[in-house]
Amino acid sequence: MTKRTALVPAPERIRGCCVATAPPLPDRTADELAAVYKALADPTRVQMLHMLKAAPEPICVCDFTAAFDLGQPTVSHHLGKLKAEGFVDSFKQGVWAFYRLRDDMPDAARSALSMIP
Amino acid sequence: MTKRTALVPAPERIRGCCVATAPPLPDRTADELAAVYKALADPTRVQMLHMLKAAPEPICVCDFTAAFDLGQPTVSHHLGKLKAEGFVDSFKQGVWAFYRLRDDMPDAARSALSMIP
DNA sequence: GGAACCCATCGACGAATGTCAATACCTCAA
DNA sequence: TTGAGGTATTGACATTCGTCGATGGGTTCC
Repeated sequence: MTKRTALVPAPERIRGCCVATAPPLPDRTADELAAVYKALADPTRVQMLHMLKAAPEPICVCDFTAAFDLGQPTVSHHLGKLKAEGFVDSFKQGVWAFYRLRDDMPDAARSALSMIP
Repeated sequence: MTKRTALVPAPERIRGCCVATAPPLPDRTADELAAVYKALADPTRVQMLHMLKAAPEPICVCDFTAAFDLGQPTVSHHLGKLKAEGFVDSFKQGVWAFYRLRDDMPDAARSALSMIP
């Protein structure tokens, strides 16, 4: 398979393929982008971010557990993933743990978040 | 657990939790958003869309197989996922199959795609 | 101190995902 | 018609993921 320069439109390329393609993204870039997307690839986490976007103040874990009909460990698991990807941070106040959107969110995370109503 | 209206800032909420949260997204909306993100939650598919964004013409499957050090069935599998989520469409020309970005891409897909260099 | 409560972590399990080998399908050329 | 080549599909397998029950660490209240 030899490479060809992409000078002719597709319809003319009857007998060949293997056009020259763009240089790939660095592996690290593609992996990081995919990781950000993966953090949002679950309806529960989409809902969590939706709640956080609308909330005027940090949200308690107990509110998430009340909202999602899921076990408390599962809720904690999802929040942990959002935190690991830089979407949220958390703090404790007495017995309660509160989560909020990070204001120094990574660019990729901020862009992805903007798609959620 | 009784709900409280969110009138006081977080620091004052020493003894309570359970703030009123935003109404959840419709399940269908959250599922669809998550599905779009899921389609991008793989480095190979991120690279594929990067190639397609840079390409001036449709890209042949054989170009993808050459670019990715993956088996041909695996490449076909990834392209199928991108197609199922509305990112790309394809056409055949003789023996070859070409893929291109859909110009009538769903809004969510278009937004997500804009994050890829 | 002790009980009650919230939350994070751990271990386990079923489901989904990425990958490959094998195969089927389709088109073109001889 | 037959063979060759590109692509899609199938089946299998290892890995990852979402979920839960059980447990442990902390904090508050009695």
